[in-house]
Amino acid sequence: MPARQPAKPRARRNISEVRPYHHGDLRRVLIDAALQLAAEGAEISVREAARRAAVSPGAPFRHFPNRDALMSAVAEEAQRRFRAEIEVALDQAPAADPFGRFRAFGLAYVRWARRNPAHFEIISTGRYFAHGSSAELTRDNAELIALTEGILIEAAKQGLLRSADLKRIQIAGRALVYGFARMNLDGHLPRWGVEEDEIERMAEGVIDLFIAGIAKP
Amino acid sequence: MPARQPAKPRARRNISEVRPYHHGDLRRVLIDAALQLAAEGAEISVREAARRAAVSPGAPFRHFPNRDALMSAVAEEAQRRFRAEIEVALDQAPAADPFGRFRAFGLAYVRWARRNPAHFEIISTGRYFAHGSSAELTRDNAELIALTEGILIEAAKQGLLRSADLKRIQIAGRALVYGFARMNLDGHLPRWGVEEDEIERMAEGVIDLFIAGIAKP
DNA sequence: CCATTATGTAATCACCGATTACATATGGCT
DNA sequence: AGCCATATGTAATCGGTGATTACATAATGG
Repeated sequence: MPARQPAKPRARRNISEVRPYHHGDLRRVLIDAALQLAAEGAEISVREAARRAAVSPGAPFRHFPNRDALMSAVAEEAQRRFRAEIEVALDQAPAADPFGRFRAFGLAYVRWARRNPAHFEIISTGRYFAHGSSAELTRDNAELIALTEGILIEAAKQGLLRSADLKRIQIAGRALVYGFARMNLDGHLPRWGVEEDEIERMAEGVIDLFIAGIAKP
Repeated sequence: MPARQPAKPRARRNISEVRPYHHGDLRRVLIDAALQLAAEGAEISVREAARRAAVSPGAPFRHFPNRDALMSAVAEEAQRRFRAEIEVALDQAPAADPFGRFRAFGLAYVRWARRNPAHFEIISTGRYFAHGSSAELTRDNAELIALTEGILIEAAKQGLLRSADLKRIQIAGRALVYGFARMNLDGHLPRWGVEEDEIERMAEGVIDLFIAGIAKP
């Protein structure tokens, strides 16, 4: 028999500050521990995350119903960081120069993936948690895609494109960038893929090649 | 007390047929079970493979030093099947038509990946076993890459290319095809990615767009 | 001031990869 | 013909993992 609260008379503290009970926002600490775990190349295990948070093995399950939920939260955080960096890069290219923006987008994309391989893997693969399990992740990703769409629309508006099939160009562009990023992580660039500079230059080359391919001659 | 069977004539059997001891080539049965497991979308576990082979949990370790070795063998088998199908497709395009060959290659690549997502994942990711742990896998993959290189060289020889930077074109082409194949598996084509036909048409469109982009006008 | 609820602990379970000691079948060797 | 080294499989066991449950305690708010 629940004594229903008539209201919240007490001024609730600032919402943005989640209140610590025992540990002090164990949820966040677990997510950070998991991200660090991934960054170190280790498997993410709930137990290890708990261990690093100096908490019992069962404690995390007070904050996440199961491992997948933790992974989803981890993916959301990684996606947040990823998007932030992409947007910074995009802001440095003028909106009136769609090819420049696409270039900036592709380079930032590849660079982040290369520098945060494990996190990129978690974000992009949908293999670490049930697909569509996180609405935030889905929305974030959709916005990122819409962003590339906007770039292409602007290019079309300016009459820069050889073809009018925007969807096709968009898919091709995403496939190119995504594929190049993944080739790095998946070890498909065995010989020369060691030098950071070489990767960067090749990324530029590949993106420029693509732009030249879709640009009106 | 088991009655010994005097059978087995002295002559050593055909070498190509591995000799069954107790089970009858448990090694192969385990690999097949693992492949099937993956195809069903389940995790590959040594125990489950053993279970399906109706053998004790420790038995597989007589044939593979550890789980990774089994995974490597599984990857080798999957790669064999993959390559076989690619080569069939390539054989149906005349060697004198490099663009047609690239198109056939890309389509066969994407189609196989889509139809055998788990196996493609195992092959291409290098996340399921130590990278470079299988010389055969490495060699096979290198040959596949050399194949695409040959196609481009032929195109250049015929003066079909706009740019002379073959390496750049090759990387871009591989990134495009690999990226598109992975986008399918990784759930990056949420809306329209359900219809097999639509995927196929989009694959053709993307590949043709790429070809048009690198072809001399 | 105290009941409710949020949070954490301890104990336990089933499953997994892996190792070890032991049992048995196989086929080469003499 | 027979023996035996070895290839193969089993049983028992270990530590690690995700997950559930019963229980303990801290914090909140009426």
